[in-house]
Amino acid sequence: MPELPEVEVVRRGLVNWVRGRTITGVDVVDPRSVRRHTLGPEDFAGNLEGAIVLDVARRGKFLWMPLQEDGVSRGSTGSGDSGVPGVALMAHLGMSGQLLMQDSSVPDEKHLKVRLRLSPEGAMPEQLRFVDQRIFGGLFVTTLVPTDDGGPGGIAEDPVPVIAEEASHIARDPLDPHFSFDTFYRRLRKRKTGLKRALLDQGLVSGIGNIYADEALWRAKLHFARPTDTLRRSEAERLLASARDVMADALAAGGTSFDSLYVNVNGASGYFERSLNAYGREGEECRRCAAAGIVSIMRREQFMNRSSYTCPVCQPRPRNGRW
DNA sequence: AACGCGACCTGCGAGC
DNA sequence: TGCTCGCAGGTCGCGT
Repeated sequence: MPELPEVEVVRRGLVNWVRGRTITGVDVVDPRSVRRHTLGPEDFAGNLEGAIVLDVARRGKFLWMPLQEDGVSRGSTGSGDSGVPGVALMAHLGMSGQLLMQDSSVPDEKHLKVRLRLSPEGAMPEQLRFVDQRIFGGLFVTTLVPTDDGGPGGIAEDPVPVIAEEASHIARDPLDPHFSFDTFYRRLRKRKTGLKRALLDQGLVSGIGNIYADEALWRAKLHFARPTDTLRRSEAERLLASARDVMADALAAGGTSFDSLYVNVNGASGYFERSLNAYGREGEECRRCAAAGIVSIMRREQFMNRSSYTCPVCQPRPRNGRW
């Protein structure tokens, strides 16, 4: 469910609660949530117990916490005194994952999957809980590998030149100061596919999911099926600026949520839903057309086995590769 | 190499 | 009331 703004809201919330704290205990309540940890739940827990959380980093929709294990100086720099690669606790929220800071006194959530106990206790919540209804997300321990382009990026300050291995194939996101439009546009033009499929390809540009893809296309007045190899540079610039604007606005509003499924680390929902212009607006008037005195009804169509929302007037379907 | 589809999961509301 | 169907914010691996 969460896209870049929602994941970044979680990262920012998390970092103040976990940085510098020690993981003293791990409960894997449902092993399916650590299935990407191939050595199993016991190995997962064994890698975390005793480790100190150094930071919370993000690339696209992937989050990870570099760790200092057993007093060995390794983690955020990628190689410590021992020369051993750094390790990190990786998290992906999938469609329904939540990372919640909770006191021990709070009853277990219905879909609680993994519990981490943190010290020191006292003023701060004692537990970091991973809650996930659909189990598309998960946690696993991975290694940090060098990158040649300035580290995880995201909107995190002070990037370090390492990245969690499973996030190394993920491109930078449009809000990342190191994002390269030229690289994006060159790769986009080589694709033989529809524009929305390209926007959702995390290896081309990251952080954009089904909601913000539709919002960015609407703002840029482009259709989701527009062939990528016909896109003019000015159109691609308009599209990227739209994606950047809509995600920055959503981030400032605390993210988008339709229900309690998406919440920040304190369990609160964001307020961006009311600002959506395309997603979920089937049967309603296009706001831009209405402002121009035109009545146009937003439509919903299937594309890539998911819903896409467009205005039939200002986002016409391409014909013969053009529009 | 890159595209496109199915698989991975649970829960909710609509319709019968 | 209870069943089935369609739908939901994502990613990965496989066949082509």
